[in-house]
Amino acid sequence: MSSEHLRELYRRIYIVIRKIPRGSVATYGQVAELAGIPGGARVAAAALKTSKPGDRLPWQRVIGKASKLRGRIAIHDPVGAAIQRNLLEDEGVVIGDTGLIALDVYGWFPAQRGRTPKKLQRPRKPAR
DNA sequence: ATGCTGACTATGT
DNA sequence: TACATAGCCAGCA
Repeated sequence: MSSEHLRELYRRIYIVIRKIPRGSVATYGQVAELAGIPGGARVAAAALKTSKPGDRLPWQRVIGKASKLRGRIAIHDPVGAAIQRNLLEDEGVVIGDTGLIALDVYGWFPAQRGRTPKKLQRPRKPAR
């Protein structure tokens, strides 16, 4: 694996992440798959971990998968995790006491292309 | 080169 | 729901 190819992979991952709309979340595996790296969840995680502020990524919208229907903040560092949680809640993403996030409500479904079925519409936190 | 770690996940108990 | 385990693969010492 050449380092240039790797850089290209990361570039594609970043492009995918930047498409996640405000108030939605995507899992590492989902991001990797959309970037053309099936089974590359850890690659997506590495891409984020090694990313810099200058990359301008909505990194808080990428979370781990806890179960079929739920996601959770995967960052280990408690400080970083708290920051991510705050950023997400500011976008209107509800995170329960368990730390779990309902993917059927907040998950990103790129196939929808803008039009969200009424059943999946979610409230947006009003600007403060 | 090698081994360990990690912002992962699917599966089984 | 909570753990354990086994694949996974890039980063890093």
